[in-house]
This record gives sequence, C-alpha cells and structure tokens, in this order.
Amino acid sequence: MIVKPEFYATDTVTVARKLLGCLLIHEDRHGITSGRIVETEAYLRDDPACHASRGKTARTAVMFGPPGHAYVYLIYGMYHCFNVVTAPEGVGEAVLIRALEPVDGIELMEKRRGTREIRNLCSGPGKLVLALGISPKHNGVALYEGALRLSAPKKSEMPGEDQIVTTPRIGINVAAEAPLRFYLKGNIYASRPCKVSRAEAKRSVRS
DNA sequence: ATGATGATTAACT
DNA sequence: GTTAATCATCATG
Repeated sequence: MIVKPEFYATDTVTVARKLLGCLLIHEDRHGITSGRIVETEAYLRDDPACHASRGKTARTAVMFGPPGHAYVYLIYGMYHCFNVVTAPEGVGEAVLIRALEPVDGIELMEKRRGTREIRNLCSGPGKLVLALGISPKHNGVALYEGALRLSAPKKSEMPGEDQIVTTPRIGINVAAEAPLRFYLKGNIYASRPCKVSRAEAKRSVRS
C-alpha cells in the first residue's frame, strides 16, 4: 500500500522511526528498483544541521512545501541525498533516507553502482540514490502518485519499536550529539552499526 | 582492520 | 573563499 500524504504531516521524529521497514520504489525506462528502508535521520526546524533551519531559500523551498514530497540535494559536489519532506506545510523539516535493503531490480542496481556486492549497493545515502536512479529532477515530486514512491510494509514485516536503535547522526559538525538517527537492529544493510562520525573526529583534532 | 585523501559543485559568509 | 546530511581508493598497522 502506498503511504498516504497525511502520514508525513506530523512529528518528524515519529515519521523517521515509522519509515523504517517501508519500501522505496523507483520505476523508469531501465526498469524497476526498490529497497526496504533500514536507516533514517531526522532533520528538525530548530536544528542547526538542518538546511531549512535558517529560513526558506531557493534550495530549501521544498522542505517548507507539502509533506510527502522528495527533497533531493547535491552533497560534496559529487553525490545526491534523498529526503522525505515531513511536518505540516510551512514547517521546514525532513527525513534523510540513509540506507536500504535491496529488494527488486538488484541486477539493475549492480549495474548502476558498478559492484556486485549486495551489501554495498544501498548502504549509504549517496549509494542508494545511485542504485535507484534517483536524480535532482526528482526534487519536489510527490511520493504517493508518481514513478518514485513509498509503500508501507505488511503488518508481518513491520519492525517493532524494540527493533529500532537510536544513535547520533553521521557526517555532521553541528548538533552532532542529537539522537536523531534510527536503524533496524542488526541489519547488515545499514551504513554502519555505529561508529564515531568523521566530523566528530575532525572536530576533536581541531580543539 | 582502521585511517586519510581526492573528487567536484552550489550555497552561503 | 569556505563548507558540506559522501564515497571510493589508497596507505598503513
């Protein structure tokens, strides 16, 4: 079942946790690819690490737009990250999808990623964008009516609260301690079980 | 196994 | 000019 737009219109942390187990699907002329979400991060309006925290700009406009749409942006000049816009319209919050467990179109993902190691196809935000063929043109599209969509798991496959591990986010320099990263316990497709982020390491060298 | 580095662009100071 | 929600590759223990 496709996730309805109302699902996204509430508290971003709740949405980030409930997105675990959902299926992200992308269909294009090359075929269909999909994966189960196993790792997410929440970005909140009063959170300095959140692009939208300093107000609406051309880049962050979609974060303030209707919930249930995609926010895709360029990172480090090389990769893109895929987010789901959350909270009511006008509130700039989103959930970063950090890792997927590959489900459909694995062969196509292998081609797009240039590797055959299944654990390396979608185990990171930049990787899953490549594997599913997501591009900047998806910035702003609705995730409940197009080629790029989100589907809820069957009840039997819905992860329980006790399966969710909470840790600090990865790769950020500000608000580095906030417990806003969520992943499925023991899942080998998460970007990493837990580790100090490089940003944190860098910071301790500087001080 | 862990750790450092380069690639490459847009937004922001 | 600097920074950034990253990744692959190369070096070192």
